[in-house]
Amino acid sequence: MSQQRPGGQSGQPGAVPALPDLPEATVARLPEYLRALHNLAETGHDTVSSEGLASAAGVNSAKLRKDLSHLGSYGTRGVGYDVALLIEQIEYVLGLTQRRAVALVGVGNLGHALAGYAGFATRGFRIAALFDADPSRVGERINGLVVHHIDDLTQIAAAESIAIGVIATPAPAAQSVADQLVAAGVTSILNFAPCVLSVPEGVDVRKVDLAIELQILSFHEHRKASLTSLPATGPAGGLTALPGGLSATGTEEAVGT
Amino acid sequence: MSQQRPGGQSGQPGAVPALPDLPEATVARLPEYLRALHNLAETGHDTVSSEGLASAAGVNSAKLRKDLSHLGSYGTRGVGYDVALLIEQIEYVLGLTQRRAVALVGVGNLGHALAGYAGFATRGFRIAALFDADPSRVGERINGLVVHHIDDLTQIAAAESIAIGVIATPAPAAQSVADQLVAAGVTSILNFAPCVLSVPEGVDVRKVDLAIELQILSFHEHRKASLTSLPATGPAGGLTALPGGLSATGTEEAVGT
DNA sequence: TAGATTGTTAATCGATTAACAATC
DNA sequence: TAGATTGTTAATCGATTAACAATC
Repeated sequence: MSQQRPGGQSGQPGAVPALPDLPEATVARLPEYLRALHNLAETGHDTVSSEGLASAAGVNSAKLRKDLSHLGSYGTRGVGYDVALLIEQIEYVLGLTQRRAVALVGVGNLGHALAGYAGFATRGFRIAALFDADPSRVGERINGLVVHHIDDLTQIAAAESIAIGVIATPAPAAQSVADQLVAAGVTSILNFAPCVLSVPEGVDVRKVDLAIELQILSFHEHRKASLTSLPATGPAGGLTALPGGLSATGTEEAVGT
Repeated sequence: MSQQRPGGQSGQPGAVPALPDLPEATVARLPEYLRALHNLAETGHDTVSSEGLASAAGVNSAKLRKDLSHLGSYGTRGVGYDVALLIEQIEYVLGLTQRRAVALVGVGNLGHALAGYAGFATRGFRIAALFDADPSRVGERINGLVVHHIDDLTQIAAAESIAIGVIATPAPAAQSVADQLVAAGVTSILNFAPCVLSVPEGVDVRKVDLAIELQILSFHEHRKASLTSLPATGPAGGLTALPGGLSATGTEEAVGT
């Protein structure tokens, strides 16, 4: 294992290993595998089978092997995967060999919590700057960082080599913040504001909407209830409710990603 | 419009309108349409075309029409959709005609912020109870709610008719909390802890992992960089960098949902 | 060699999309 | 009627899955 650079299957001498063009669904699962692998490494596992890693990551083993095969994988038939090597590979593909600098805009309720979220630091990121539009918050110190005014974004983003912008403002402010991030050269945005952002081509936006997650769960609650309580709402008797309230939902556990 | 119950296409007299069995991808987009519709209603629009609603929700119009057709939709050819009616329909399908009670477990950094998140209240939910395992936090008052000890969950969940549990604990505590939620009869869980939960059939789990979102963006940053800066890392000249750093990424804007 | 497990194939499934007939 | 726009069809695309040959 050691320093060996993953992805070097290409025969071209001196060529930079091109990043494989992974399916989006695979990209979304690689971080999950990475987290599971770190857990395994910490508990003293040097090697893991596709079955073992899949169950630690909550997927089936066929999917896991298919995903890893896109990396040009380095498993050993009859043995499994080398945990440390696979961590290296996935971190390389995800671009986590460098710690990426994150700018967080909006230090209200949610932004405040994100500024203090330890999980960012332990998983490859550095919150490098905080911003807010409210002058009364500028200068405030959160978790060792000073809150800057949003108008200083361009200057500070350049100085700190910001790679990713996180928007935690109210919805009405979000588009303007996105525009400012883009103008400052940021090409990846994580948006917590409940609104659609319009950005130029080449800029990636991911969205996290907490209420939407609850609404999706609400649908499934509603559906489960409509399956078990139909007779109760109808005029008279009929089907017996299923024992224990268990059911035949299309996608029971671990819906979505 | 008015009180008319949506979903009544079934000819069976006296039958409760069965919930349509929607594709998961459609379910995940309905809340987005709902948010856009509320915006339209607030800005005085009575009617909207599939084109108009689609662009407000950030999808294409074919997808929107297909999604709405699963509801047995009520658009008018040549005119569009009645905004108020469509809001009613989607809220009905998502089970938002009743305000659902949410229990939040873990009032640390993130949990504290979630307890105060106004977006839950405005979009169909009521945070009904807070829990923590740390005795020193029990009794604390957050946003008008007292923090209870996790051991009181079963009793309080029943009293408050908790429909959804939100886990905002550290990862090592999450599985045990999930078990307690399930034991208390909760069948929908939103998990913010970075770990896989195992739950019985019939229980729905959705996961929000903030670091994973950043890692997915990191992959795209890495890929964009590998496209434009290949010549710089190679031995000598070669291809010219694309002007403006724009590129041919597979999925540029608004990746994922 | 025998047993274990990967990487790949091919079949299946679900989601997306463009095009257009139906119809307001 | 003419113009607009839905709801549906059918083609395409991407993701999932089981099975198994390759191979350690």
